[in-house]
Amino acid sequence: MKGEETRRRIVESALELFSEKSYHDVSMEEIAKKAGLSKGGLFHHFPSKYDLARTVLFTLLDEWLENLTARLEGLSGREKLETLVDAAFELITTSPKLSRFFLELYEESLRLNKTADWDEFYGRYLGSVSSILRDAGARDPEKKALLLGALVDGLALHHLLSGGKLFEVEDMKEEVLRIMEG
Amino acid sequence: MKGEETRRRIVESALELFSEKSYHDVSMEEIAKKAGLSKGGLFHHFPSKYDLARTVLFTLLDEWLENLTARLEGLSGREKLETLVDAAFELITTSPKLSRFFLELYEESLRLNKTADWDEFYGRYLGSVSSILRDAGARDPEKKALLLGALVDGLALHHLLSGGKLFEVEDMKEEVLRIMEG
Amino acid sequence: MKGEETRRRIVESALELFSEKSYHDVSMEEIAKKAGLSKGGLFHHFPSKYDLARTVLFTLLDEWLENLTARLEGLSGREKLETLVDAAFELITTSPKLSRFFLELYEESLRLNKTADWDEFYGRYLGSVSSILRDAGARDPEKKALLLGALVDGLALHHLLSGGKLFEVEDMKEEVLRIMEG
Amino acid sequence: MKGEETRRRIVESALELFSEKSYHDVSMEEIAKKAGLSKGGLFHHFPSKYDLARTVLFTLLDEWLENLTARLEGLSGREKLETLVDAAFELITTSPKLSRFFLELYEESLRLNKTADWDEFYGRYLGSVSSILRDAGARDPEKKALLLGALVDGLALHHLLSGGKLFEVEDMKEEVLRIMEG
DNA sequence: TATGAATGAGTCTTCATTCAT
DNA sequence: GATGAATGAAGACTCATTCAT
Repeated sequence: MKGEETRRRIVESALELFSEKSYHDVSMEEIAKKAGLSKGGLFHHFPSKYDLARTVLFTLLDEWLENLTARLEGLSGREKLETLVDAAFELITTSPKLSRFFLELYEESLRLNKTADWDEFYGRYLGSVSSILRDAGARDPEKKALLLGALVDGLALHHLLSGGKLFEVEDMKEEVLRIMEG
Repeated sequence: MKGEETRRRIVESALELFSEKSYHDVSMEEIAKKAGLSKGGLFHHFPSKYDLARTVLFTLLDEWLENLTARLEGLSGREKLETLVDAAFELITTSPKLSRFFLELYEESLRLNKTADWDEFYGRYLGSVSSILRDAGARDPEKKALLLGALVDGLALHHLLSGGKLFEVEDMKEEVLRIMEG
Repeated sequence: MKGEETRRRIVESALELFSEKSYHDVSMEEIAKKAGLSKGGLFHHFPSKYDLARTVLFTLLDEWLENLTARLEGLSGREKLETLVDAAFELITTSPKLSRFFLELYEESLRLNKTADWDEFYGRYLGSVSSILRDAGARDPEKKALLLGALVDGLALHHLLSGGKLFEVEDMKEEVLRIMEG
Repeated sequence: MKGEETRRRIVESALELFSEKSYHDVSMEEIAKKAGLSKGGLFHHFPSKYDLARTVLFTLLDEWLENLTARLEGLSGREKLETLVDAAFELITTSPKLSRFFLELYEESLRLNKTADWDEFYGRYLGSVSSILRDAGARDPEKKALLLGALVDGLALHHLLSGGKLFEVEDMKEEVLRIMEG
């Protein structure tokens, strides 16, 4: 499986680059070079830049969801909720550049009329998260899951735009936790 | 003031274009043509595309804020809150393409390291909105104002990405109202 | 002869593709997929795209010539002439996209300095056609054969370029018949 | 009129290149360099390669038609006919690479579905040439004009493909003259 | 025979921006 | 204030072909 290995290397290299610079500031040439193959070879594995970026992002999100599930094992309802909110905020705060990448890919999928790409992930996310919220005894867990997603993305955005000066992450986390419990 | 008039025409034309197509899919050439002047002339009025787009967006946001203030005149606390949430959702739902434009400009300011551009507007927004929330008797009005901003942007984003299938706007509005009151 | 069978399948698939789209718009990848083998396998049977396309075309032309010969069996001189002209026009009118393919391959052989590829077919064509013309009592049958070839190609070209609006095929056929008889 | 001058220079340079090499072997980069401006500048004047090439070709054809008209001044019917056929053959024989360029552009317009581009020229050509033929007393001048066009293109093609070995130009010219008179 | 990963050279095109007039 | 010619840097993508397996 030479191909699988190369593919992995490409996705990794792309992720590194996308966490450093804007989507539009990363070229396929650059990714190819970093992954140690030719531009043509890169396109052999991914038919388009958007396609590659989408793979990168969804790989990340899937890992996040998996990781979250693992962390919840054996926790109480209340603890589950805290862990969920923690994990959501980690997504924002660990690498600010990465949330930018999220945003950029959102936009790119809008631009290319590929919003359908998100349906499947949304389904998975809502399934997992609303079940966590249900376990934690939250009212209207589906709506809460939606709210959490929107809040996290919105907060990430404003966090980025204000250079982190707009709010204290810990403060906000508490606030969000309160909303989720509500 | 011939210049003022031309400027206005440019901003208007740009707004129309930006509500139709993606930021990156609108060229300065196109804007110039629509505004009825040459590319050179356009750059005479706005030093860069980003600068023009920012003007467009902030003009819009300022109008929104002004309009909101006017609508609040003479209302009770509770009514003020409802009006605020209504107005926030109008921003999302009136023109979906426009929220895309917001998102794109957010991103562009990140790319160009111009995030400071938002400070002034944030200040004005937080001032106005938190005072509304305070009047309405909300606990922790500053934090609430932040949350509202994030929620609205996040919801707009997910609304766009799901093609409106993710949630019922009215449902969400109620939920948000509840949070603001909380 | 597994190989022969595969070869045939390739040529058939390529022909189908070349009658749908321009030579340059058909990729070896596409042909391979349609023929049900890999790109590498395709190149195993044909050393180059041009080589494959040439095979496709000459197969077609050979079939045409063979078919023509068969149709002439037992006809009078005058009938032979009519059949010849008919057959020539069939080549143009049956599939317009196909005459485009002719043209494209002509050009490609010029580009690759492979014009010698045509010598053999020309020889065969001129031999067959001029003998038909001679039987039909035409003056200067060799020159007539040349003229017929040129006319057919030229008419095919203009037919294509005008979308068939330039002339009535039947009208032209009569005119050409008159020339051949002249 | 700096622009007009540049445009002329571009068309000239492109013509030189297109008479040396195949359409696909000439790059816009190359044309720009030869014309002494940047690639961007080139695209400022011609929105696409095809567009430029079309301009080059039609400029040439228009000049040919104009030149022909001038040469016919004061000639007798028979002389007009001879001059017409001469001029047509000159188009083929003067620069073989040029007729290749014709062919290539024909093909490109087919590929890009731009065949309508030829309508106007066809109209002009048929008008001029059929009136010459009418003056010369030819039967069915419109059909003859069509035939002449097809013959010239077809002969050019075969001339190219055979490297000039297929026929003697002068011989063919006589033959064509005879057809036109017929 | 066949696979498919990899190459590498090449292409058109886009566009914000500058500047001489 | 305005024009439009010109720049230059970039960028995604294509594809015939080769080759190790």
